[in-house]
Amino acid sequence: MNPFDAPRQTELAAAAQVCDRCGSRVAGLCQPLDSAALDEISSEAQQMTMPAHAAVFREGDPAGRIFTLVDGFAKLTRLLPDGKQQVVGFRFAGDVIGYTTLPTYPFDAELLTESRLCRLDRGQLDALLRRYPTLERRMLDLCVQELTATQEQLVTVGRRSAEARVAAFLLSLVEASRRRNRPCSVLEMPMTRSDIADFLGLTLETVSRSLTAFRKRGWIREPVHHRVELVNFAALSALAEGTDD
Amino acid sequence: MNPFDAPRQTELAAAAQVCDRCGSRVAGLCQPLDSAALDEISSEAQQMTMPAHAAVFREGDPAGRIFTLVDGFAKLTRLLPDGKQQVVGFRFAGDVIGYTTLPTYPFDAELLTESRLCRLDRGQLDALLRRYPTLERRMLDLCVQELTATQEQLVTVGRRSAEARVAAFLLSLVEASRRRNRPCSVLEMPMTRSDIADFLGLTLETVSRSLTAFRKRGWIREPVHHRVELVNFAALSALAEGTDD
DNA sequence: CGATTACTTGAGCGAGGTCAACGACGGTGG
DNA sequence: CCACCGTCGTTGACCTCGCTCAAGTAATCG
Repeated sequence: MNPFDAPRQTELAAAAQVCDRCGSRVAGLCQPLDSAALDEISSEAQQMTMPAHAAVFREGDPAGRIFTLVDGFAKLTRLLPDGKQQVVGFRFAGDVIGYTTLPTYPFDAELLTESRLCRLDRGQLDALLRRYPTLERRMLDLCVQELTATQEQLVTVGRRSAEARVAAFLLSLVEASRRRNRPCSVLEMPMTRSDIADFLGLTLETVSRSLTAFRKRGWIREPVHHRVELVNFAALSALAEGTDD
Repeated sequence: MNPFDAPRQTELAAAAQVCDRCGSRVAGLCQPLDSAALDEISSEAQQMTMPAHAAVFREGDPAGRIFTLVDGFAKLTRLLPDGKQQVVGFRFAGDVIGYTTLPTYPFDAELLTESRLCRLDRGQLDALLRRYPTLERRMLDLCVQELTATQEQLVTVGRRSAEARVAAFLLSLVEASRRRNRPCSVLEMPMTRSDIADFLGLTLETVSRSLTAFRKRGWIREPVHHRVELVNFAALSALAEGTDD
Protein backbone atom coordinates (compact mmCIF):
# COMPACT_ATOMS: atom_id res chain seq x y z
CA MET A 1 0.00 0.00 0.00
CA ASN A 2 2.60 2.50 1.06
CA PRO A 3 5.23 2.92 -1.63
CA PHE A 4 7.93 3.76 0.92
CA ASP A 5 8.30 0.37 2.57
CA ALA A 6 11.55 -0.88 1.02
CA PRO A 7 13.45 -1.52 4.24
CA ARG A 8 17.01 -1.58 2.96
CA GLN A 9 17.12 1.95 1.50
CA THR A 10 17.23 5.39 3.01
CA GLU A 11 14.20 7.52 2.46
CA LEU A 12 15.96 9.82 0.04
CA ALA A 13 16.89 6.98 -2.26
CA ALA A 14 13.37 5.65 -1.93
CA ALA A 15 11.96 9.06 -2.80
CA ALA A 16 14.19 9.31 -5.83
CA GLN A 17 13.08 5.90 -7.02
CA VAL A 18 9.47 6.88 -6.59
CA CYS A 19 10.24 9.88 -8.76
CA ASP A 20 11.77 7.69 -11.40
CA ARG A 21 8.81 5.41 -11.31
CA CYS A 22 6.24 8.12 -11.79
CA GLY A 23 8.34 9.98 -14.34
CA SER A 24 7.45 13.26 -12.73
CA ARG A 25 8.75 16.52 -14.18
CA VAL A 26 9.20 18.13 -10.85
CA ALA A 27 9.51 15.95 -7.83
CA GLY A 28 12.71 14.98 -6.06
CA LEU A 29 16.18 16.31 -5.94
CA CYS A 30 18.03 13.23 -7.04
CA GLN A 31 15.98 12.30 -10.06
CA PRO A 32 18.88 12.54 -12.53
CA LEU A 33 21.29 10.35 -10.57
CA ASP A 34 22.14 6.72 -11.18
CA SER A 35 21.90 4.10 -8.47
CA ALA A 36 25.58 4.31 -7.54
CA ALA A 37 25.16 7.99 -6.79
CA LEU A 38 21.96 7.28 -4.91
CA ASP A 39 23.80 4.77 -2.75
CA GLU A 40 26.38 7.39 -1.94
CA ILE A 41 23.77 9.91 -0.97
CA SER A 42 21.98 7.27 1.04
CA SER A 43 25.03 6.83 3.20
CA GLU A 44 25.25 10.57 3.75
CA ALA A 45 21.64 11.53 4.32
CA GLN A 46 19.82 11.48 7.64
CA GLN A 47 16.29 10.23 7.59
CA MET A 48 13.89 11.46 10.22
CA THR A 49 10.24 11.63 11.18
CA MET A 50 8.70 14.78 12.64
CA PRO A 51 5.24 15.35 14.14
CA ALA A 52 2.54 17.59 12.72
CA HIS A 53 3.05 21.33 13.32
CA ALA A 54 6.77 20.91 13.94
CA ALA A 55 9.03 23.58 12.46
CA VAL A 56 11.57 22.13 10.04
CA PHE A 57 13.39 25.45 10.25
CA ARG A 58 12.59 29.09 10.95
CA GLU A 59 13.10 32.28 8.97
CA GLY A 60 16.54 33.62 9.86
CA ASP A 61 18.04 30.27 10.91
CA PRO A 62 21.44 29.65 9.31
CA ALA A 63 20.67 27.79 6.09
CA GLY A 64 22.88 24.82 6.83
CA ARG A 65 20.62 21.98 5.73
CA ILE A 66 18.48 20.90 2.86
CA PHE A 67 15.48 18.60 3.19
CA THR A 68 13.48 16.33 0.99
CA LEU A 69 9.90 15.84 2.09
CA VAL A 70 9.62 12.08 1.64
CA ASP A 71 6.09 11.80 2.92
CA GLY A 72 3.68 14.36 4.33
CA PHE A 73 2.78 18.03 3.84
CA ALA A 74 4.42 21.30 4.76
CA LYS A 75 3.77 25.02 4.45
CA LEU A 76 6.34 27.77 3.89
CA THR A 77 5.48 31.05 5.58
CA ARG A 78 6.79 34.56 5.96
CA LEU A 79 5.92 36.75 8.89
CA LEU A 80 5.05 40.44 8.74
CA PRO A 81 6.25 42.73 11.54
CA ASP A 82 2.64 43.14 12.70
CA GLY A 83 2.20 39.41 13.15
CA LYS A 84 0.18 38.60 10.05
CA GLN A 85 1.57 35.70 8.10
CA GLN A 86 1.72 34.94 4.41
CA VAL A 87 1.99 31.35 3.21
CA VAL A 88 4.37 31.52 0.24
CA GLY A 89 3.86 27.90 -0.73
CA PHE A 90 2.82 24.41 0.22
CA ARG A 91 5.09 21.40 -0.19
CA PHE A 92 4.17 17.81 -0.92
CA ALA A 93 5.82 14.40 -0.86
CA GLY A 94 8.85 14.44 -3.14
CA ASP A 95 9.46 18.19 -2.91
CA VAL A 96 12.73 19.73 -1.79
CA ILE A 97 12.60 22.20 1.09
CA GLY A 98 15.12 24.75 2.22
CA TYR A 99 17.56 25.01 -0.60
CA THR A 100 18.94 28.52 -0.86
CA THR A 101 22.24 30.21 -1.60
CA LEU A 102 21.45 32.81 1.06
CA PRO A 103 23.16 32.58 4.45
CA THR A 104 19.84 32.15 6.28
CA TYR A 105 16.47 30.66 5.37
CA PRO A 106 14.13 33.35 4.03
CA PHE A 107 10.96 31.71 5.43
CA ASP A 108 9.60 29.31 8.04
CA ALA A 109 8.94 25.70 7.04
CA GLU A 110 6.27 24.05 9.15
CA LEU A 111 4.75 20.60 8.81
CA LEU A 112 1.00 20.21 8.37
CA THR A 113 1.03 16.49 9.10
CA GLU A 114 3.42 14.02 10.62
CA SER A 115 6.08 13.73 7.95
CA ARG A 116 9.13 11.85 6.91
CA LEU A 117 12.08 13.97 5.90
CA CYS A 118 15.48 13.32 4.51
CA ARG A 119 18.14 15.70 5.73
CA LEU A 120 21.42 16.65 4.09
CA ASP A 121 23.98 19.06 5.56
CA ARG A 122 25.18 21.89 3.37
CA GLY A 123 28.73 20.55 3.38
CA GLN A 124 27.55 17.16 2.23
CA LEU A 125 25.39 18.76 -0.43
CA ASP A 126 28.26 20.87 -1.74
CA ALA A 127 30.44 17.76 -1.94
CA LEU A 128 27.72 15.97 -3.88
CA LEU A 129 27.30 18.95 -6.19
CA ARG A 130 31.02 18.81 -6.93
CA ARG A 131 30.90 15.08 -7.63
CA TYR A 132 27.68 15.11 -9.66
CA PRO A 133 27.51 18.32 -11.70
CA THR A 134 24.10 17.40 -13.11
CA LEU A 135 22.76 18.00 -9.62
CA GLU A 136 23.64 21.67 -9.82
CA ARG A 137 21.64 22.00 -12.98
CA ARG A 138 18.82 20.20 -11.20
CA MET A 139 18.90 22.73 -8.36
CA LEU A 140 18.61 25.53 -10.89
CA ASP A 141 15.66 23.78 -12.57
CA LEU A 142 13.91 23.45 -9.23
CA CYS A 143 14.54 27.10 -8.44
CA VAL A 144 13.16 28.24 -11.79
CA GLN A 145 10.05 26.12 -11.31
CA GLU A 146 9.55 27.52 -7.84
CA LEU A 147 9.99 31.04 -9.14
CA THR A 148 7.46 30.48 -11.90
CA ALA A 149 4.96 29.00 -9.45
CA THR A 150 5.42 31.96 -7.09
CA GLN A 151 4.82 34.39 -9.95
CA GLU A 152 1.65 32.54 -10.81
CA GLN A 153 0.59 32.83 -7.19
CA LEU A 154 1.27 36.56 -7.39
CA VAL A 155 -1.16 36.79 -10.29
CA THR A 156 -3.76 34.86 -8.30
CA VAL A 157 -3.42 37.00 -5.19
CA GLY A 158 -3.10 40.28 -7.05
CA ARG A 159 -5.76 40.01 -9.69
CA ARG A 160 -8.40 37.39 -8.93
CA SER A 161 -11.63 37.57 -6.91
CA ALA A 162 -11.95 35.64 -3.66
CA GLU A 163 -13.84 32.69 -5.15
CA ALA A 164 -11.50 32.59 -8.14
CA ARG A 165 -8.55 32.35 -5.78
CA VAL A 166 -10.08 29.47 -3.86
CA ALA A 167 -10.91 27.71 -7.12
CA ALA A 168 -7.34 28.22 -8.33
CA PHE A 169 -6.08 26.80 -5.07
CA LEU A 170 -8.19 23.65 -5.44
CA LEU A 171 -6.92 23.22 -8.98
CA SER A 172 -3.34 23.57 -7.76
CA LEU A 173 -4.05 20.70 -5.34
CA VAL A 174 -5.05 18.56 -8.30
CA GLU A 175 -1.82 19.52 -10.04
CA ALA A 176 0.24 18.67 -6.95
CA SER A 177 -1.51 15.34 -6.62
CA ARG A 178 -0.98 14.59 -10.29
CA ARG A 179 2.70 15.36 -9.85
CA ARG A 180 2.88 12.77 -7.11
CA ASN A 181 1.01 10.41 -9.40
CA ARG A 182 -1.76 9.72 -6.94
CA PRO A 183 -5.30 8.87 -8.01
CA CYS A 184 -6.91 12.26 -7.77
CA SER A 185 -10.68 11.85 -7.44
CA VAL A 186 -10.45 12.66 -3.72
CA LEU A 187 -7.61 14.97 -2.75
CA GLU A 188 -5.84 15.30 0.55
CA MET A 189 -6.13 18.85 1.87
CA PRO A 190 -4.42 18.86 5.28
CA MET A 191 -4.21 22.65 5.51
CA THR A 192 -6.68 24.58 7.65
CA ARG A 193 -8.98 27.33 6.32
CA SER A 194 -6.61 29.75 7.96
CA ASP A 195 -3.59 28.30 6.10
CA ILE A 196 -5.46 28.56 2.81
CA ALA A 197 -6.50 32.13 3.63
CA ASP A 198 -2.91 33.10 4.42
CA PHE A 199 -1.86 31.58 1.11
CA LEU A 200 -4.52 33.40 -0.92
CA GLY A 201 -4.45 36.78 0.80
CA LEU A 202 -7.97 36.31 2.20
CA THR A 203 -9.55 35.77 5.61
CA LEU A 204 -10.47 32.32 6.85
CA GLU A 205 -14.15 33.33 6.85
CA THR A 206 -14.01 34.18 3.16
CA VAL A 207 -12.33 30.87 2.36
CA SER A 208 -14.97 29.03 4.35
CA ARG A 209 -17.79 30.89 2.59
CA SER A 210 -16.29 30.17 -0.83
CA LEU A 211 -15.94 26.45 -0.11
CA THR A 212 -19.49 26.36 1.25
CA ALA A 213 -20.69 28.07 -1.92
CA PHE A 214 -18.88 25.51 -4.08
CA ARG A 215 -20.40 22.71 -2.01
CA LYS A 216 -23.92 24.14 -2.37
CA ARG A 217 -23.43 24.44 -6.14
CA GLY A 218 -22.39 20.80 -6.21
CA TRP A 219 -18.90 21.67 -7.52
CA ILE A 220 -17.05 19.95 -4.70
CA ARG A 221 -17.66 17.42 -1.94
CA GLU A 222 -15.88 17.07 1.39
CA PRO A 223 -16.52 13.46 2.37
CA VAL A 224 -14.36 13.73 5.48
CA HIS A 225 -12.33 16.38 7.16
CA HIS A 226 -9.28 17.44 5.13
CA ARG A 227 -10.36 15.69 1.95
CA VAL A 228 -11.94 17.33 -1.12
CA GLU A 229 -13.43 15.85 -4.21
CA LEU A 230 -13.70 18.09 -7.23
CA VAL A 231 -17.01 17.19 -8.85
CA ASN A 232 -17.27 19.98 -11.41
CA PHE A 233 -13.74 20.58 -12.56
CA ALA A 234 -14.83 22.66 -15.55
CA ALA A 235 -16.82 25.11 -13.46
CA LEU A 236 -13.91 25.60 -11.07
CA SER A 237 -11.52 26.13 -13.96
CA ALA A 238 -13.82 28.67 -15.58
CA LEU A 239 -14.14 30.53 -12.31
CA ALA A 240 -10.38 30.50 -11.69
CA GLU A 241 -9.67 31.77 -15.21
CA GLY A 242 -12.38 34.40 -14.98
CA THR A 243 -13.99 32.80 -18.04
CA ASP A 244 -17.35 32.42 -16.32
CA ASP A 245 -19.15 35.78 -16.61
CA MET B 1 28.50 61.83 -16.51
CA ASN B 2 27.29 58.56 -17.96
CA PRO B 3 29.29 55.65 -16.56
CA PHE B 4 28.83 53.58 -19.70
CA ASP B 5 31.00 55.57 -22.06
CA ALA B 6 34.11 53.38 -22.33
CA PRO B 7 34.17 53.09 -26.11
CA ARG B 8 36.39 50.05 -26.57
CA GLN B 9 34.30 47.54 -24.64
CA THR B 10 31.04 45.81 -25.30
CA GLU B 11 28.15 46.83 -23.12
CA LEU B 12 28.15 43.56 -21.22
CA ALA B 13 31.77 43.93 -20.20
CA ALA B 14 31.10 47.52 -19.27
CA ALA B 15 28.12 46.48 -17.19
CA ALA B 16 30.19 43.87 -15.40
CA GLN B 17 32.84 46.41 -14.60
CA VAL B 18 30.26 48.78 -13.23
CA CYS B 19 29.14 45.95 -11.01
CA ASP B 20 32.67 45.37 -9.83
CA ARG B 21 33.09 49.03 -9.13
CA CYS B 22 30.00 49.38 -7.00
CA GLY B 23 30.58 46.06 -5.28
CA SER B 24 26.91 45.24 -5.57
CA ARG B 25 25.53 42.00 -4.20
CA VAL B 26 23.07 41.59 -6.95
CA ALA B 27 23.70 43.31 -10.21
CA GLY B 28 25.19 41.76 -13.32
CA LEU B 29 25.63 38.31 -14.63
CA CYS B 30 29.34 38.34 -15.13
CA GLN B 31 30.45 39.77 -11.81
CA PRO B 32 32.58 36.77 -10.82
CA LEU B 33 34.57 36.58 -14.06
CA ASP B 34 38.08 37.85 -14.70
CA SER B 35 38.91 40.17 -17.57
CA ALA B 36 39.96 37.37 -19.91
CA ALA B 37 36.57 35.77 -19.55
CA LEU B 38 34.89 39.14 -19.99
CA ASP B 39 36.79 39.61 -23.23
CA GLU B 40 35.54 36.28 -24.44
CA ILE B 41 31.96 37.14 -23.61
CA SER B 42 32.42 40.52 -25.21
CA SER B 43 33.21 38.87 -28.51
CA GLU B 44 30.09 36.70 -28.23
CA ALA B 45 27.49 39.11 -27.00
CA GLN B 46 25.30 41.32 -29.16
CA GLN B 47 24.70 44.82 -27.93
CA MET B 48 21.54 46.61 -28.96
CA THR B 49 19.35 49.61 -28.22
CA MET B 50 15.57 49.36 -28.16
CA PRO B 51 12.93 52.09 -27.88
CA ALA B 52 10.55 52.60 -24.96
CA HIS B 53 7.57 50.19 -24.87
CA ALA B 54 9.33 47.64 -27.07
CA ALA B 55 8.88 43.99 -26.11
CA VAL B 56 12.18 42.28 -25.39
CA PHE B 57 10.29 38.98 -25.56
CA ARG B 58 6.77 37.69 -25.02
CA GLU B 59 5.33 35.01 -22.76
CA GLY B 60 5.47 31.74 -24.68
CA ASP B 61 8.33 32.71 -26.99
CA PRO B 62 11.02 30.03 -27.16
CA ALA B 63 13.50 30.97 -24.43
CA GLY B 64 16.51 31.09 -26.69
CA ARG B 65 18.19 34.24 -25.44
CA ILE B 66 19.30 35.89 -22.26
CA PHE B 67 19.61 39.64 -21.82
CA THR B 68 21.43 42.02 -19.56
CA LEU B 69 19.74 45.38 -19.13
CA VAL B 70 22.77 47.64 -19.48
CA ASP B 71 20.86 50.88 -19.20
CA GLY B 72 17.15 51.62 -18.82
CA PHE B 73 14.08 50.14 -17.16
CA ALA B 74 11.85 47.16 -17.91
CA LYS B 75 8.76 45.47 -16.52
CA LEU B 76 7.99 41.76 -16.49
CA THR B 77 4.30 40.93 -16.85
CA ARG B 78 1.98 37.97 -16.91
CA LEU B 79 -1.38 38.07 -18.61
CA LEU B 80 -4.61 36.61 -17.25
CA PRO B 81 -7.08 35.01 -19.69
CA ASP B 82 -9.51 37.89 -19.09
CA GLY B 83 -6.93 40.47 -20.14
CA LYS B 84 -5.91 41.80 -16.74
CA GLN B 85 -2.18 41.92 -16.32
CA GLN B 86 0.06 41.39 -13.33
CA VAL B 87 3.51 42.96 -13.23
CA VAL B 88 5.70 40.31 -11.58
CA GLY B 89 8.72 42.56 -11.35
CA PHE B 90 10.61 45.60 -12.55
CA ARG B 91 14.17 45.43 -13.84
CA PHE B 92 16.89 48.07 -13.63
CA ALA B 93 20.30 48.72 -15.16
CA GLY B 94 22.59 45.80 -14.44
CA ASP B 95 19.81 43.23 -14.03
CA VAL B 96 19.60 40.03 -16.04
CA ILE B 97 16.38 39.36 -17.93
CA GLY B 98 15.02 36.18 -19.41
CA TYR B 99 17.11 33.46 -17.92
CA THR B 100 15.08 30.32 -17.46
CA THR B 101 15.56 26.59 -17.82
CA LEU B 102 12.02 26.34 -19.21
CA PRO B 103 11.55 25.88 -22.97
CA THR B 104 9.61 29.16 -23.25
CA TYR B 105 9.66 32.47 -21.39
CA PRO B 106 7.05 32.47 -18.62
CA PHE B 107 6.33 36.21 -18.88
CA ASP B 108 6.50 39.27 -21.14
CA ALA B 109 9.45 41.61 -20.81
CA GLU B 110 8.66 45.15 -21.92
CA LEU B 111 10.83 48.24 -21.79
CA LEU B 112 9.64 51.30 -19.90
CA THR B 113 12.27 53.59 -21.40
CA GLU B 114 14.65 53.48 -24.31
CA SER B 115 17.20 50.93 -23.15
CA ARG B 116 20.50 49.36 -23.95
CA LEU B 117 20.57 45.62 -23.83
CA CYS B 118 23.21 42.97 -24.17
CA ARG B 119 22.03 39.78 -25.84
CA LEU B 120 23.47 36.30 -25.56
CA ASP B 121 22.10 33.24 -27.38
CA ARG B 122 21.30 30.16 -25.32
CA GLY B 123 23.96 28.13 -27.13
CA GLN B 124 26.60 30.74 -26.41
CA LEU B 125 25.49 30.92 -22.81
CA ASP B 126 25.65 27.16 -22.37
CA ALA B 127 29.16 27.15 -23.81
CA LEU B 128 30.18 29.88 -21.39
CA LEU B 129 28.61 27.98 -18.51
CA ARG B 130 30.69 24.95 -19.45
CA ARG B 131 33.88 26.98 -19.63
CA TYR B 132 33.27 29.06 -16.50
CA PRO B 133 31.54 26.89 -13.90
CA THR B 134 31.32 29.78 -11.45
CA LEU B 135 28.78 31.32 -13.80
CA GLU B 136 26.37 28.46 -13.17
CA ARG B 137 26.54 29.13 -9.46
CA ARG B 138 25.94 32.79 -10.24
CA MET B 139 22.79 31.93 -12.20
CA LEU B 140 21.51 29.97 -9.21
CA ASP B 141 22.27 32.90 -6.90
CA LEU B 142 20.33 35.24 -9.17
CA CYS B 143 17.41 32.83 -9.30
CA VAL B 144 17.31 32.48 -5.51
CA GLN B 145 17.38 36.25 -5.09
CA GLU B 146 14.60 36.65 -7.61
CA LEU B 147 12.55 33.99 -5.86
CA THR B 148 13.04 35.67 -2.49
CA ALA B 149 12.05 39.05 -3.92
CA THR B 150 8.93 37.54 -5.51
CA GLN B 151 7.94 35.96 -2.20
CA GLU B 152 8.35 39.32 -0.52
CA GLN B 153 6.11 40.81 -3.19
CA LEU B 154 3.57 38.10 -2.45
CA VAL B 155 3.52 39.22 1.20
CA THR B 156 3.02 42.82 0.10
CA VAL B 157 0.18 42.05 -2.27
CA GLY B 158 -1.48 39.50 -0.02
CA ARG B 159 -1.34 41.13 3.36
CA ARG B 160 -0.77 44.89 3.21
CA SER B 161 -3.21 47.80 2.84
CA ALA B 162 -3.22 49.90 -0.32
CA GLU B 163 -1.11 52.72 1.12
CA ALA B 164 1.30 50.25 2.73
CA ARG B 165 1.81 48.60 -0.67
CA VAL B 166 2.57 51.90 -2.36
CA ALA B 167 4.97 52.81 0.45
CA ALA B 168 6.69 49.43 0.12
CA PHE B 169 6.98 50.02 -3.62
CA LEU B 170 8.65 53.39 -3.11
CA LEU B 171 11.08 51.84 -0.65
CA SER B 172 11.89 49.11 -3.16
CA LEU B 173 12.79 51.86 -5.63
CA VAL B 174 15.30 53.19 -3.11
CA GLU B 175 16.73 49.71 -2.73
CA ALA B 176 17.02 49.29 -6.50
CA SER B 177 18.70 52.66 -6.82
CA ARG B 178 21.09 51.81 -4.02
CA ARG B 179 21.93 48.57 -5.77
CA ARG B 180 22.92 50.54 -8.85
CA ASN B 181 24.90 52.86 -6.59
CA ARG B 182 23.14 55.98 -7.73
CA PRO B 183 22.66 58.97 -5.45
CA CYS B 184 19.15 58.38 -4.22
CA SER B 185 17.66 61.66 -3.02
CA VAL B 186 15.55 61.88 -6.19
CA LEU B 187 14.58 58.54 -7.72
CA GLU B 188 13.72 57.70 -11.27
CA MET B 189 10.24 56.20 -11.51
CA PRO B 190 9.55 55.65 -15.21
CA MET B 191 6.57 53.34 -14.62
CA THR B 192 3.03 54.69 -15.02
CA ARG B 193 0.40 54.59 -12.25
CA SER B 194 -1.12 51.70 -14.11
CA ASP B 195 2.17 49.75 -14.10
CA ILE B 196 2.51 50.33 -10.37
CA ALA B 197 -1.10 49.28 -9.80
CA ASP B 198 -0.59 46.09 -11.80
CA PHE B 199 2.48 45.38 -9.70
CA LEU B 200 0.73 45.95 -6.37
CA GLY B 201 -2.63 44.35 -7.12
CA LEU B 202 -4.43 47.71 -6.99
CA THR B 203 -6.17 50.04 -9.42
CA LEU B 204 -4.41 53.03 -10.92
CA GLU B 205 -6.86 55.34 -9.12
CA THR B 206 -5.90 53.91 -5.74
CA VAL B 207 -2.20 54.29 -6.52
CA SER B 208 -2.80 57.89 -7.57
CA ARG B 209 -4.78 58.62 -4.40
CA SER B 210 -2.08 57.07 -2.20
CA LEU B 211 0.68 59.10 -3.83
CA THR B 212 -1.42 62.25 -3.53
CA ALA B 213 -1.95 61.49 0.17
CA PHE B 214 1.80 61.03 0.68
CA ARG B 215 2.44 64.31 -1.12
CA LYS B 216 -0.11 66.17 1.02
CA ARG B 217 1.49 64.75 4.17
CA GLY B 218 4.85 66.01 2.97
CA TRP B 219 6.29 62.50 2.81
CA ILE B 220 7.27 62.65 -0.86
CA ARG B 221 7.79 65.22 -3.58
CA GLU B 222 7.45 64.78 -7.34
CA PRO B 223 9.58 67.59 -8.78
CA VAL B 224 9.01 66.44 -12.34
CA HIS B 225 7.17 63.71 -14.12
CA HIS B 226 8.57 60.23 -13.35
CA ARG B 227 10.78 61.37 -10.50
CA VAL B 228 10.11 60.96 -6.77
CA GLU B 229 11.91 62.27 -3.76
CA LEU B 230 11.31 60.49 -0.48
CA VAL B 231 11.23 63.25 2.12
CA ASN B 232 10.00 61.26 5.12
CA PHE B 233 11.61 57.88 4.77
CA ALA B 234 10.76 56.86 8.34
CA ALA B 235 7.05 57.49 7.91
CA LEU B 236 6.95 55.48 4.70
CA SER B 237 8.85 52.62 6.35
CA ALA B 238 6.51 52.60 9.32
CA LEU B 239 3.49 52.54 7.02
CA ALA B 240 4.95 49.75 4.88
CA GLU B 241 5.77 47.67 7.94
CA GLY B 242 2.39 48.31 9.52
CA THR B 243 4.25 49.81 12.49
CA ASP B 244 2.34 53.08 12.34
CA ASP B 245 -0.99 52.50 14.13
C1' DC C 1 -15.96 14.13 28.82
C1' DG C 2 -14.45 18.73 29.16
C1' DA C 3 -11.24 21.79 26.77
C1' DT C 4 -9.42 23.44 22.78
C1' DT C 5 -9.13 24.21 18.13
C1' DA C 6 -11.35 24.28 13.61
C1' DC C 7 -15.23 25.53 10.88
C1' DT C 8 -19.66 27.83 9.70
C1' DT C 9 -22.87 31.46 9.37
C1' DG C 10 -24.75 36.07 10.03
C1' DA C 11 -24.88 41.23 10.28
C1' DG C 12 -22.69 45.50 9.44
C1' DC C 13 -19.23 48.31 7.63
C1' DG C 14 -15.36 50.23 5.28
C1' DA C 15 -11.36 50.02 2.09
C1' DG C 16 -10.82 50.01 -2.29
C1' DG C 17 -12.97 49.22 -6.90
C1' DT C 18 -15.84 51.35 -10.64
C1' DC C 19 -17.40 54.91 -13.46
C1' DA C 20 -16.99 59.40 -14.95
C1' DA C 21 -15.30 64.03 -15.68
C1' DC C 22 -11.54 66.95 -16.23
C1' DG C 23 -6.80 68.86 -16.52
C1' DA C 24 -1.89 68.49 -17.77
C1' DC C 25 1.43 67.11 -20.78
C1' DG C 26 3.79 65.90 -25.06
C1' DG C 27 3.89 64.83 -29.70
C1' DT C 28 2.22 65.87 -34.57
C1' DG C 29 0.83 68.17 -38.32
C1' DG C 30 -1.04 72.33 -40.37
C1' DC D 1 3.65 78.69 -33.47
C1' DC D 2 -0.62 76.90 -32.30
C1' DA D 3 -4.56 73.58 -32.69
C1' DC D 4 -5.44 68.96 -32.13
C1' DC D 5 -5.26 64.49 -30.19
C1' DG D 6 -3.93 60.67 -27.34
C1' DT D 7 -2.04 59.27 -23.12
C1' DC D 8 -1.43 59.95 -18.33
C1' DG D 9 -2.74 61.59 -13.95
C1' DT D 10 -6.11 63.52 -10.56
C1' DT D 11 -10.32 63.86 -8.19
C1' DG D 12 -15.15 62.92 -6.99
C1' DA D 13 -19.38 60.08 -6.17
C1' DC D 14 -21.04 55.82 -5.57
C1' DC D 15 -21.22 50.94 -4.62
C1' DT D 16 -19.61 46.33 -3.76
C1' DC D 17 -16.70 42.73 -2.25
C1' DG D 18 -14.51 41.00 1.30
C1' DC D 19 -13.11 42.19 6.17
C1' DT D 20 -14.50 42.50 11.05
C1' DC D 21 -16.83 41.12 14.89
C1' DA D 22 -19.67 37.85 16.96
C1' DA D 23 -22.06 33.70 18.03
C1' DG D 24 -22.73 29.05 17.54
C1' DT D 25 -21.51 24.22 16.02
C1' DA D 26 -18.45 20.39 14.97
C1' DA D 27 -14.28 17.87 15.32
C1' DT D 28 -10.07 16.45 18.01
C1' DC D 29 -7.42 15.33 21.86
C1' DG D 30 -5.89 14.77 26.22
